[in-house]
Amino acid sequence: MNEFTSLTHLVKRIADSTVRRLSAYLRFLEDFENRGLSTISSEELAKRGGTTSAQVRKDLSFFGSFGKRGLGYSVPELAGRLREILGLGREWRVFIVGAGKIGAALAQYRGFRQRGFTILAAYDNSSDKIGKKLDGVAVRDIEHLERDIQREKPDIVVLTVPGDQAQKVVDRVVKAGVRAILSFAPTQLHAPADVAVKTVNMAMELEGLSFALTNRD
Amino acid sequence: MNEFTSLTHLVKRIADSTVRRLSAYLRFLEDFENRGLSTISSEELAKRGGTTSAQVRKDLSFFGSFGKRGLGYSVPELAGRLREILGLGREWRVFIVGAGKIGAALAQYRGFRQRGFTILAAYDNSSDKIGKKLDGVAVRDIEHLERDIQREKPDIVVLTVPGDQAQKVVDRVVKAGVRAILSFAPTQLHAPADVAVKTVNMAMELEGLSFALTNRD
DNA sequence: AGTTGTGAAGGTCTTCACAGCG
DNA sequence: CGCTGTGAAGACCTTCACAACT
Repeated sequence: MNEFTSLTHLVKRIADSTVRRLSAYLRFLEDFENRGLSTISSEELAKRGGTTSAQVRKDLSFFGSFGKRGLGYSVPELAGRLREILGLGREWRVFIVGAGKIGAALAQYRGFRQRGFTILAAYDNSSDKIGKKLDGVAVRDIEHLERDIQREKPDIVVLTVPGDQAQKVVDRVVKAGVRAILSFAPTQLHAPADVAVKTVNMAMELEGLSFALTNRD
Repeated sequence: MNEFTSLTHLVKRIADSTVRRLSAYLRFLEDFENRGLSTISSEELAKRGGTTSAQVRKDLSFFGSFGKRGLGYSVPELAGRLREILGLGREWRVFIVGAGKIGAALAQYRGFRQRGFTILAAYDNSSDKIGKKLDGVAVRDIEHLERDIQREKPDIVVLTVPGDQAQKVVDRVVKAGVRAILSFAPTQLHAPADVAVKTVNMAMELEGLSFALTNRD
């Protein structure tokens, strides 16, 4: 694989864990960029990311050869490559469905905008919330969800509705054409294979800690 | 391995993915319990959890033999076993550090109490917030964090401070004796090996979706 | 000399497939 | 007969170790 390899037909399926690490590397590189440093070795990236230098080089090798032997990686170049690989060179349009506390917390989250994720609108079924604003984001009637998806073509739907309504909303937005969902509902969601679904499940994380605390040697 | 196997000296290290699935199985079993169903097969559990029946049986087999051949699993019995395995048979004491929007969303999250996680207090460094309540949870001065950890012995600290303060807080609470942390900061945290750290990183999840949307066939 | 890029080895997790038991 | 429990096989991911290059 060389530097001209197109990202649009990857030879190998890329592991989720690899993508998560690339995301982490990018964050460190941006730190380095801000501090004006110009090169970095796989060893330094590894130390920050809690992994090994071999892992860093392997992760990057799936996408090309970005380093210089004996020197390391150019910080701005590698950051640029990672942004390109992760698809961060464009705007991603986001709808938030569910204007409760978590929806509100996300609406004001600066990380979205910083990375090119634009929140177009939020949706709710409560008349108390419809028509109001959530940190500058308009809350609309969930009745109009399908219509608005067709009109405004969001790329990603962030789901912050109660668990018992989550699957219903997934079915609706998938039918309307959405192909990526980030859910905060504590339920297993089912969607067609061509829809990317990520779930952040607080209950599961807490139980993971409970397990870890319980099963110590 | 038989039903008397002690959970306190597991033969094998249990994979994180296994623990996450156990957590999911428990949720389905509670659903089944509420509907009054008495037995369930590995196949049914698998369908709900988006996995395979072999995976379900393998996951459970690390902890014992809970099923009846030809029949399946007793719903209440298996639910009880999973609660025991996950360490949910007791109260877990939680401090929230960071009383911003995410901290507030967590303070009101019902899932905590339902599973035996009791939020004792929240901490912040802003005088606007100290002394106020966050959905019934008192907000205290972060100055008193170490003193209060020693007094009230929380099992888990939930971290919802800005990224640039997260590592500092980790160092403080670890030094004060905390052995489990759930962080919402978008940074890599470093802690000793005997401290369980889970990180929920929104930025990473979004970038995972961006990658998935970008690298389709 | 120093660091990358990568086949090969090693380790972990998932799936298979069937013996064993109810 | 049906479904579990589990070794063995297979797939996947990480680590090793070194040739290749600057």
